[in-house]
Amino acid sequence: MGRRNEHTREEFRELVLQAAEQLVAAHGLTGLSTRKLATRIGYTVGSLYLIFRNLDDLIVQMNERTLDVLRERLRAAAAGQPPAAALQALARAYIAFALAETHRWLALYQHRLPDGQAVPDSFAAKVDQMFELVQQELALLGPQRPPADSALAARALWSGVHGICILGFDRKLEVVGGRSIHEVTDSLLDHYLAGFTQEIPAATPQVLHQADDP
Amino acid sequence: MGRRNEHTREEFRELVLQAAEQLVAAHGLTGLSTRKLATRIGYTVGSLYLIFRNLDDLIVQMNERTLDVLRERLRAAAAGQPPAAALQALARAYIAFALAETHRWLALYQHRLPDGQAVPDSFAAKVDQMFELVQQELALLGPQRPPADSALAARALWSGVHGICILGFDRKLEVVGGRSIHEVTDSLLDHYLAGFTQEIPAATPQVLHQADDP
DNA sequence: ACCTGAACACCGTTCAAGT
DNA sequence: ACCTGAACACCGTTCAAGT
Repeated sequence: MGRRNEHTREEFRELVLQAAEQLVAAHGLTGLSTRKLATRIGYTVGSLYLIFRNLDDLIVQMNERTLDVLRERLRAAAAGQPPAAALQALARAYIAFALAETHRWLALYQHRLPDGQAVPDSFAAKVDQMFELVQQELALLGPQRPPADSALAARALWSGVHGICILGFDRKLEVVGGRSIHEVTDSLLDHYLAGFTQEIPAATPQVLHQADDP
Repeated sequence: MGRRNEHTREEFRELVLQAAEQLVAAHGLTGLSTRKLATRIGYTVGSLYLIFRNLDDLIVQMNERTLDVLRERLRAAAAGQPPAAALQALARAYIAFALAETHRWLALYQHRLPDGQAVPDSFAAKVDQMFELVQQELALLGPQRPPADSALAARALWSGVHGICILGFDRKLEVVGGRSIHEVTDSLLDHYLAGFTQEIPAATPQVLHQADDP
C-alpha cells in the first residue's frame, strides 16, 4: 500500500513512543511488543526498524522520556523549600511518581540491555541530573563540605530511597509490620542527615573503615 | 516414547531448577525459556507443566533458592563480628554476591509476577529473613531501643544498600566520579549509623516530620 | 525514500493420544 | 501416572518487492 510521507520521521517517532507509553502504562513492560505497537499506530512491524534499531533501543528512548517527566516532578516538588524539607519533598515526590506511574517507573529498572551493551550517554546523563537535584540540597546543608562529599552522599541517600521503593513495592505501602514506605524513607532521611550534618567536615571520621580494606 | 519413572517428581524438579540456574547464570533471565530448559534436561516442554504451574512459578522457585544461598553467604560473613563491623561485612557480602552471581542476583529483582499476583508467602518469608540478619546487628547497637525501631531501621538501611547496588550496577564499580560501590555503601552506613546511635531512644527527634503530613 | 508482506526462527501453554 | 507430539497463538527481526 504505502502511506508515503503521511508522517515525518519525527512525527512517526512521537507516534510510536506515545503508543509504547500507553501499552506499558496499561500492561507493564511485558505488554509491549513491536507487533502490538505497529498495529496500534496503523503501520506494519517493519516500519519500526526504519526509526529504531530494535525493541531495546525503543524502550531506552521511552525510558529517557520517563526520566524527563520524573525529573520535572522532582524539581517542582523541591522548589522554594529549605534544604531538609526539600529532601523530604524529593523523596515523597519520587514515591508518588512510583505509585501513580507504576508501570512506567518499573520499566526504568526492569529493562536491561544485553550483556555487553552499555546504556547510552544521554540516558546516563539524565540519571545524573536526578542525583544532582539531591546533591544541591545536601550542599546547602553543609556549605563548607567539598562538593565530592555531597555527590557521594546524594548517591547514597537517593539510592536508599529508590531501594526502599523497589523492595517495598510488592507489598504496596505496607513494608514491615504496618510501617509505610513513607515511614521507612523518613527513617532513612532522619538518621542519615543526623549523621551527615553532625560530622565534622575537616576531620572526616571513618567509623567503619577497616585495615583489611582491599 | 515415555521415559516413565526415570526420575521421581523431586528429582525432576531438581533437574529443572539446576538447568534454569545454569541458563540464567550464563545468559540472564532473558536466556531462560521453557523450550531450552526441556531440551537441556532431555524432556519435552509439556513435562514441565506437570511440576510447575507455568514459567513464572518456575522462576519464583528458582529465585527462592537464590535467596537461600544469599542468606547463607550473609550469615557466614557477619558471624562472630561486633555489630558495626558485622553490618559492613553484611553489605560487602551482599555486593560480593551481586558481582559474583550477577545474573542470578538480577533475576531476583528483574522478574515480576503479572499485575494481580502476589509473591508466595515462602518467598516473602525468605526476604524477611534477610532483613532480620541486619536487624539483629542494629538491635545490638541500641539494646534499649524497641524492636520495632530496629526493624524499621533494618528495612531502611538494607534497602539503601540494595539501591546502591542496583543503581550502581550499569556503571559496574564506578558509581560517580571514580567512587566505588563500596565507598557509597560506607557513606550510607557511616552517616546512617552515626545518626542512629546518636539518637536518644526515649524522645525520638523528628527532624523532618512536617505538620502537613497526610 | 518509505513502507509492506511474507518469511524465519523463535516463544509459552494446552491437551489428546500413547505407554 | 507419566510423557510426548503436535497444535495454537503469539514473539523480534530481516529483506525483497512494490510505490
